[in-house]
Amino acid sequence: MADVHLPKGMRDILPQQMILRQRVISTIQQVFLRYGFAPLETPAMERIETLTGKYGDEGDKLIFRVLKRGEGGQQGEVDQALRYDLTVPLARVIAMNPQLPMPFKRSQVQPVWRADRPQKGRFREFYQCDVDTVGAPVGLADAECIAVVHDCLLALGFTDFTIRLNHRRWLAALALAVNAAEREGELIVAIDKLDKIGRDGVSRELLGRGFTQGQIDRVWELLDGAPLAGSEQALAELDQVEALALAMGVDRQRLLRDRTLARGLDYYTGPVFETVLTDGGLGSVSGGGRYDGLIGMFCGREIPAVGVSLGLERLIVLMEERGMLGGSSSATRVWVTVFSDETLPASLAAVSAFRQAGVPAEISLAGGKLGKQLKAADSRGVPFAVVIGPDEAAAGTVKLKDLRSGEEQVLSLSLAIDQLGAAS
RNA sequence: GUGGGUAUAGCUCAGCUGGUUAGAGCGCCAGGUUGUGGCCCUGGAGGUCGUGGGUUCAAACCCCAUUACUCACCCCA
Repeated sequence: MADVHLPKGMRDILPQQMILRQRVISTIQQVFLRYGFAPLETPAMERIETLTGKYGDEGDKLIFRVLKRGEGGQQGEVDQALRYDLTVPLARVIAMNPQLPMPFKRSQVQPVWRADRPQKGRFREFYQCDVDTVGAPVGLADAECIAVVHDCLLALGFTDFTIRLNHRRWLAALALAVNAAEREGELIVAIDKLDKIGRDGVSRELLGRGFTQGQIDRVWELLDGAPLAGSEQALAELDQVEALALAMGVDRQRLLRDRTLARGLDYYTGPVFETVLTDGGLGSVSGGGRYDGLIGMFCGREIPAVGVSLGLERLIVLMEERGMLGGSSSATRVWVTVFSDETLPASLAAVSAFRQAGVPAEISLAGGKLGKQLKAADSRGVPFAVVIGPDEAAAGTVKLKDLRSGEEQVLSLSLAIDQLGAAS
């Protein structure tokens, strides 16, 4: 093998896989459009100061930095970085385009980069499918984020998933109530692991981090439902968002209030949500929340916003494992063989006619024996082949072969076009 | 950032306590079948055993280093 390598955590996506991938993206984008989230794209790179300080310490460390072009390479100076998510670039766009009508809804399906250690379902370059609503207060817009994720997963064929819902200010109140307001982050990180390491595990971790047994006991009381001072408004907002999401058609079974859901990113200020497959085991496939303070960091004017992101890579890994990516792995419907120089014009006429009729068609470029040509079509996943030998050319017909069943029929070109246009 | 695992043909891997020409399946090419793929049969091409050092009469195998990939932790989509 030639001594060439891909950068760590990055992959080529070959055509056969790309076909399936585009179907998934297209399904998601159709749902986005049904909700009125119009597409937006932003550059792969942002200026470094646009990204830093938005995600928290852990996040900042994972920002993929880019050496300053042309100079400073030796010293490792950076002034740009690959985007870490799609939310911060959106906030920048909003700040730079004050003329946009509010509320502003947009979708964005683009890769993001994180300088993480790769593992299963985790890559350094991966696509997020993001929707955000800017300029709308807590309520309908948050519920729409939940509903759109719900509908995307259903459209892709997932049924067993749970959208967990919590509120950042409830967690802040929790931290305050146990006299750990300045250690909210640590507290949150620990209790977020509840479903993974259990109560004992969380207690042990909190002890290890220097929390007292008294604080820990109080945390459990509050998580178990004891009244929490200062959390009334947050809870009312969650009630409202939950009710609206249900009214929008979200299945009650799939929406779960969870006081331990935290979300890692610093910029969240209100309701936060995350989706896990109940039979999954790949971490979350979607995450989001309200970030009322982020845009203000760019333009000085506080503009409320809420958004959610689907992790395309993880969805595809899971769909592959579960055989949910059906259908042909080729976009080409019919493979036109070339029998000989004499019949080449007839084959060319056929392939052109298919293409003009909107039927994706390829002509055998490499030639060779008929069997080899059929094999070429089959191995590419093309469902049909057309053979035009001397007999068919003389009669003005084509032989259409279903490569899956092996059935053949001789018919006119226009009938063949009708058949392929209609058949699925 | 922390801890494991792996690296041998295009792909997936086997290769015993070191032993002489390094194997299999799949794929590829050719033929069996000059108008038919998948199944079957026959033959063929294809490997500096990741890289660099060391030990040894002898290294794919042992030791050291290095690089790459990968899995898990942290965190995340």
